[in-house]
Amino acid sequence: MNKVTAIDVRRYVVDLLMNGSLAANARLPTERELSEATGASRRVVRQALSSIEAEGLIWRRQGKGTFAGQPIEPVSALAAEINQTAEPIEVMEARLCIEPEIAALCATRATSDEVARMWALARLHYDVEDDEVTELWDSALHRLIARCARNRPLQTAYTLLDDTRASRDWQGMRARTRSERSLRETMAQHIAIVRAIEAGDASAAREAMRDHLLTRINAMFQAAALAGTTAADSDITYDHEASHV
Amino acid sequence: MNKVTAIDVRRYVVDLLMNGSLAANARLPTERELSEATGASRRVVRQALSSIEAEGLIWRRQGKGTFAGQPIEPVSALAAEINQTAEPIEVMEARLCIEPEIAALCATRATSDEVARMWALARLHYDVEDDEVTELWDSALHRLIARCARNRPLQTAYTLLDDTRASRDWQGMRARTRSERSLRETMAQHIAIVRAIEAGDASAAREAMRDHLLTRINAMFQAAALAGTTAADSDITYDHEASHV
DNA sequence: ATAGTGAACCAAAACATAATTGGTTCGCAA
DNA sequence: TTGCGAACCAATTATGTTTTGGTTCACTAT
Repeated sequence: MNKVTAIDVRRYVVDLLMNGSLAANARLPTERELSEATGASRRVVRQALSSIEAEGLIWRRQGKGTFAGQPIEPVSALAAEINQTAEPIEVMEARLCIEPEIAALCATRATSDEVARMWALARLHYDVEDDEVTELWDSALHRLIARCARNRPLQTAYTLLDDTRASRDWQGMRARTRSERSLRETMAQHIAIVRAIEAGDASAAREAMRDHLLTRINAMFQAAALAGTTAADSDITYDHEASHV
Repeated sequence: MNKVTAIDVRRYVVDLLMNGSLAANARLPTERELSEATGASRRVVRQALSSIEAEGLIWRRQGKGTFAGQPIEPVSALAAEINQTAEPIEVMEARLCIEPEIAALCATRATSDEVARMWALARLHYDVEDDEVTELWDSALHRLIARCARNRPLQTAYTLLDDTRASRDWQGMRARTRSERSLRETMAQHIAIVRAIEAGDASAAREAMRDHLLTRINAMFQAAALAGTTAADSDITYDHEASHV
């Protein structure tokens, strides 16, 4: 009688994963089911699952089950929930409220090392062919600035907003708002922001970030108007109470 | 036999609210209990509750109950996680970044009905003996303002911060920061905020909220210094870059 | 002795069911 | 017509049971 080893069970489970019959985040059979299906003892099954979990292919939770892929963190889960109900323009408005203050805090707290990293991100040439990559670097810079504000609640709040732009119809929106001119403008504004942060000028950093976001918002407005989504108000520009200045 | 009118029930419930005799989670008796306690029919009780709800003093939810103050968004799971790592002073700093902008948005979007509710909350006499009740009404007003900003991501972000003050060592902190003078000052500032919102003056609302939060933060600083937690810098006041103005 | 096995047990999560609570409707009576 | 009580509805909570991963332990084959 041949014993069923952990290697065998491992192959069995990995086959399940690779067959494509299991989507991401799908439930795998329970340990007891796997034990019966493969003929291995539950101990052996757990050994095999542990090794697969260590590789990052699955994750397990007591009382819940075993799942393919990686668990979702609560922050992104909440972000996904917001996605369903929040309009892109709402998210941008929220960023316009939070990010200038984040930049101001960042200006007073960023270390020279962190500023160097910001320069590296801001000075990247944006003439990349892929739009995704462009957005990636943009997002990275904003995240770095948020981290340097050294305020965890604020950073969490920003993460919430940043996650939302990675999904849904943001892609199409972005594609329409991108042009050679706007790319150069974005880069110039990024440089202005980092320069203010490097100088430790909170007020200038706040204003630079506001300018940057206002530019993006107006681009989105015009893109939305072009797409006819809200064709009625095509020449509207978002000023968000200029009384602020 | 004298009939019990809605006015009577109304007085009965408002007394409950002001007495500070309400439960920790600020849950009010059920409609059936109120009906039995006051001798009024359930219909009359509902009339009274509806009027109080319209003022913003309570909120009701089917299957859940009737509660004092204003409802909170259910993001408690994530908020609990933030609680573990966030320092009170960090949270206040974050509020100082977000809430003035929320107040500004609110000033441009609040309906007259909502403003009426704000007045009801702001004009409450804060000379209640119980500290919990005071904090309850304060929190309710801030939540109502956040809701009237009509920006769900921002509201979620605020809820994140607001939930934290219900736990941990906030209680002791609050108790030390409360005094007769500070209570009156808080009430005056609340009134100033609502007045600016009613006038639709975004800039004034923003500044009024900033003043209010700065007062609270400084009170916390001094309380912390008195408690000897950070005795070193006892006469520090938090100015958060006056360059903003 | 050592490693493996199966069973039992534990704790967390899900699931199912009953009870509670605000919201609504309807018959009845003053 | 108006108001009351009762019943009913729907959302939510409370409670108990089942499932599931995590753990322990006596026992056995090697």
